[in-house]
Amino acid sequence: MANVQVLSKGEQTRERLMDIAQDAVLNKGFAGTSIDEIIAEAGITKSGFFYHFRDKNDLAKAMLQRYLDNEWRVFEQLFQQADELSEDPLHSFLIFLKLFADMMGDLPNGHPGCLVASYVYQDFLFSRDVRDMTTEGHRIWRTRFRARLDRIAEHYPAKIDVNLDDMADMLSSVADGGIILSKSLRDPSLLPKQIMQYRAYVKLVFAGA
Amino acid sequence: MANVQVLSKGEQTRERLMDIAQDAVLNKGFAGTSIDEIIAEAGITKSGFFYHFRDKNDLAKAMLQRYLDNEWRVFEQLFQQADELSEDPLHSFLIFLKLFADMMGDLPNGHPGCLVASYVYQDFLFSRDVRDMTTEGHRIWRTRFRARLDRIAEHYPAKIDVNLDDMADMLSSVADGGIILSKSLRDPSLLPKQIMQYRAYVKLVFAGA
DNA sequence: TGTACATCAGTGAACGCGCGTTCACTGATGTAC
DNA sequence: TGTACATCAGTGAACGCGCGTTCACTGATGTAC
Repeated sequence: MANVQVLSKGEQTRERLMDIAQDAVLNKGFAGTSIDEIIAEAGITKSGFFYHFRDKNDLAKAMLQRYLDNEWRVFEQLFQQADELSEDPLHSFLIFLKLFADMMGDLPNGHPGCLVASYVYQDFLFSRDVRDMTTEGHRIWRTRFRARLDRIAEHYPAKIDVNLDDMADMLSSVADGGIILSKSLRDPSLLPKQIMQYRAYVKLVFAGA
Repeated sequence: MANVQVLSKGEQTRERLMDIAQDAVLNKGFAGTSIDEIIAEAGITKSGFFYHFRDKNDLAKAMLQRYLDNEWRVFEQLFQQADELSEDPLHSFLIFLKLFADMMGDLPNGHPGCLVASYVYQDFLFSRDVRDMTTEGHRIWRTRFRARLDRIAEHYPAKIDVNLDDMADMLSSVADGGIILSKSLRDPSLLPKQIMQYRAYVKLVFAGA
């Protein structure tokens, strides 16, 4: 509930164009996705497309911004949900990871792909500001997860010597890698399983066996 | 030593075309890489390119096969090196992971990218047999790593309940994710650090803190 | 309530360039006798 | 050792289609008075 935005006709079309484009980009790459096919599926003309986006790079930028905003919202919501279930920082983070894994496992056709990862593998196609956005996205996630790990480490001294930035990064790592694994082996369950491996690691480090 | 193959003139050109193409594909995607730019850098004509490859998809296939073969050779060599340093299955695997991390850290400009991961994010561009090759690649790595984990588990009962397939997959995961992280944040040291996180996890599971 | 004007959300036609692919041909090198 | 032929590793020119982008225009909706 909430979050049901009222969109004008133009905004609806714009969102729809990005939905179609994102799906295509995640399966064929950005250069492999033509404006022609996007508008064919959306049912408008090419000039209609250019009414919404200055050029193709502008579409790339808008899609990425939307993707990053959305990811942020999802994580915030899961963190909040976890915090409501436990006040202990470690337990809350473990709950968060379980919720995250479940959510990834519940996607009907498996995870469609991470737009950031996709962009990183073709970043020379984009203007500087778009490339900087993928960098910034990863930096934000590191900071966000690291803050959680710091709070945990205050109450549960780590059993081994470990760099918390690396540990924070590992969640991005395992998620990106898990998505690739799931897509490649066509098994949607692999992504949540990878997240649960990360969860097991966190638990071993702070709580032991 | 060894491995210095004698290549005919044609084979040399073919290898050079694939070198140039691979570098371009990892930065711009497959559809974003034109035959024109490859031959411009290689210094031959377009018909020369089609003497070596039936069509563009054939180039994609040859590149991927070469990449998979090469990865296999590298892992075999590292496993062999590790086995020479320790007979114990756990210690040998931990040594292998350290060697692997060091190797990834020693790449002069950081890891250029995993061709398999790149293909997975644009697999609709390729024919069925190429897509199957990425699937098979991941399956082979899982089997290879899983065999090592099985041998470890015989001597060192795991401290927690863990699925060894998932744990085997996690190395691919963390490597693919680490490469993306390194590329995105322009920090070549992140990839080896992620591999070392995985190593810490394996150690905790089988040897404890 | 009616009229004038502005903005929104597009249409339609045309552009030139770059793309992957084909085809007929060629000089250099290798092999058979 | 010389000649005939085959294979290797390409060249050069042309192809048609699809691509991203531009430009002048338009009907529907919103706003001011």
